Parts: sequence; C-alpha cells; structure tokens
Amino acid sequence: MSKSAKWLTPAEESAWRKYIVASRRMYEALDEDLTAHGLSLSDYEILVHLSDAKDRSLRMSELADKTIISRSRLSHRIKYMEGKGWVERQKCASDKRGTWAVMTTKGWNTIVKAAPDHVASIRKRFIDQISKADQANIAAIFEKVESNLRKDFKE
Amino acid sequence: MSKSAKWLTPAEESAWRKYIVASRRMYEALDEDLTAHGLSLSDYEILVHLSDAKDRSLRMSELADKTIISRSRLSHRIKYMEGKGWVERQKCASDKRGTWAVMTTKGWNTIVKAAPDHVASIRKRFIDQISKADQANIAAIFEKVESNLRKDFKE
DNA sequence: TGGCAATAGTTGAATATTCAACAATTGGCT
DNA sequence: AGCCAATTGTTGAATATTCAACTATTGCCA
Repeated sequence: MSKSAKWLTPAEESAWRKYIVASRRMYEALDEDLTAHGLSLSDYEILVHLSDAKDRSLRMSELADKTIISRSRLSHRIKYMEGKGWVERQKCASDKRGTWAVMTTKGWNTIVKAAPDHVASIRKRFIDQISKADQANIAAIFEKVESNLRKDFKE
Repeated sequence: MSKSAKWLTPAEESAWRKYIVASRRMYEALDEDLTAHGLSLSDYEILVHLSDAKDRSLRMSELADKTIISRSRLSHRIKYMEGKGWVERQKCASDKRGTWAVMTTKGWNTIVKAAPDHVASIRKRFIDQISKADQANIAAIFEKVESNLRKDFKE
C-alpha cells in the first residue's frame, strides 16, 4: 500500500486528530443549532441547493450530487420532505425516467427563516474563530484535498 | 443571535464550502478504504482507543467520550463487536454501575492488521496533500475551533 | 432498426443510530 | 443514617441510512 511509512509523526497525528475531533463536534453543534427550526443539517442542505437552482427545481440526481447524498437516501428523504410540504416531485418531460424535485413556497419560507440563524451559527463556531489568512489557507488546503480525492476516484 | 451579518462573504463561503465538501468526501473515502478489513471508521476508532488504554480496557463512558459516540450508540455497537469477538464486557468492581469494555486478542489482531492501511489511507487522502506549514496551521486552527466549542458548551 | 449497456429513480428489507424511559448504583448533604 | 439528585449503562421502539434488486427509460452502435 504505497511507499508511505506505517505511522504518523506526532505533528501529523496532531493535525489529523484535532481536525477530526473539531469537525465532529462542530457538526454536532451546527445540527443542534438547526433543530430549533425543525431541520437537520442535511435537510437544510437539500433546501439550500433547491433554493439556489433555477425555478427552485433540480433533478433528483443533480440534487444528490450537490448534496453528497446517495440517491436512495435522497429518495427517502424527499418523501419525508414532501410530507412536510417543503418539496414536490414532478415528472420530467424530456427524460421520462427523470424526476424534478421542486421546492414549494412553504419550503422557501422555512429556509428563509432558518438561514440567518444557521449562518450565525457557522460564524460563531467556525468563521469567527479563524483569521482572514486562515480562511484563504483552509480554502486552498481543502480544495487540494478534494481535487485529489476526485482524481483518485477516477483512476 | 449575535452581532453577526446575515450572510457569509464570498471568501468565507468559499472556505466553508470547500472545507465541508472535502471533509464529507474524505470521510467516505477513509471509510471505504477500511471496509477491506471489515471495519467501519467508528469501529476502528473504538478499537484504537481501547488498544491505547491501560490493559486495553476502558469504562463505557470514557470510551464514549473519547470516540464522541453517544452512550446508547456505544452500547449497541459494543454488543455487535462482542459478537465479532473483538471486545468483551466486564463488570466493574469499584463502581457497581459500571462496565469495562475490554479488547480481546482477536480485536487486537484486527486493529494491528488494519492500522497500516488506514494510516496509508490518511496520508494519501490528507497528510500528503498538505505542507508541513499547513499541518501546523490545521492543528492550530482546529484546536481553536474545538476549544471554542467546548467553552461554548459549558456556558 | 434492434439490441443492449448505462442511467434515473424507487422500493423494501437489513442495519445503524437516536430517543426516551428505565434500573441500579453512587455521592453529597442534612 | 437517610434522602434525593446525579451518574452509569442498557433497552426497545422510532427514525434514518444503506444495500441490493428492480422498473422504466435512454443512448449508443452494429
């Protein structure tokens, strides 16, 4: 399995552990903050991507890609969200296999209400803790990490 | 909800999105890499903490804290891992409410076999993508984020 | 055209995780 | 001592997610 050494150095280990632990706890905190609006973090993401999209609509598969949620999971989740009245499904005319997920007014109102708190929550837990320079660093580092994952995936 | 602005600036948004997306994908990749050893990432973490502990044993509650897993979830998971023969439970003598989770030889062998691949996987997906300076940055940044979360939790 | 591999999406069953309630202590306080 | 709130850990039911199979197309190409 590659040329690499068996263990991480203390500096590597420290970076890794701190990143992992903080990330887990931050996720919990953000999710917790959202429950006041009756939303989970992933439902929030689904709504955000829909609200950004043209006609507030996306094909199921596009939505799945953008949110990094499996198709099956998304199907189940959208069923739930339909029940909540946040989303509707529409048959796709041009591709009869397809389905559009369409955000309703109710869904829009929900996200509009939740967004300011969620943004405040991201600031408080993350953005406000790091300097401007760190911001740029983080962006560059994780961009690199992600593009490497993507490349690796294609191999 | 705090003094903060309603939206993230483009630079903030970029840092946040890139961090989130890369983290999600990296988690998937690491978990995927571990399946070859029949382990999930969280089962791996449980075993690691046990293997580091004195007598390879930890109280359920300590183990839950270290792994950031809820007690209930840990209970269920340990039941599964007992079935696999990786762990045993022992009554705690000094505190009759307590339970020790004790790693078995089989559990030890499992983790010893998986560890080098997992470490290689962390290197490939993360450590090797970032510079030494970045390592130190990441450690400092997420240390700060986490201590802020901790403080916040206590309030 | 016809055939067939690839794609879109859903479904139900299998697993995993959360949630709320619970029993059994322990620890502190009067 | 005796009471009671807090801690430890488990449990079963409710939810959520994954997994594998499936239908219905579409796109390609011989």
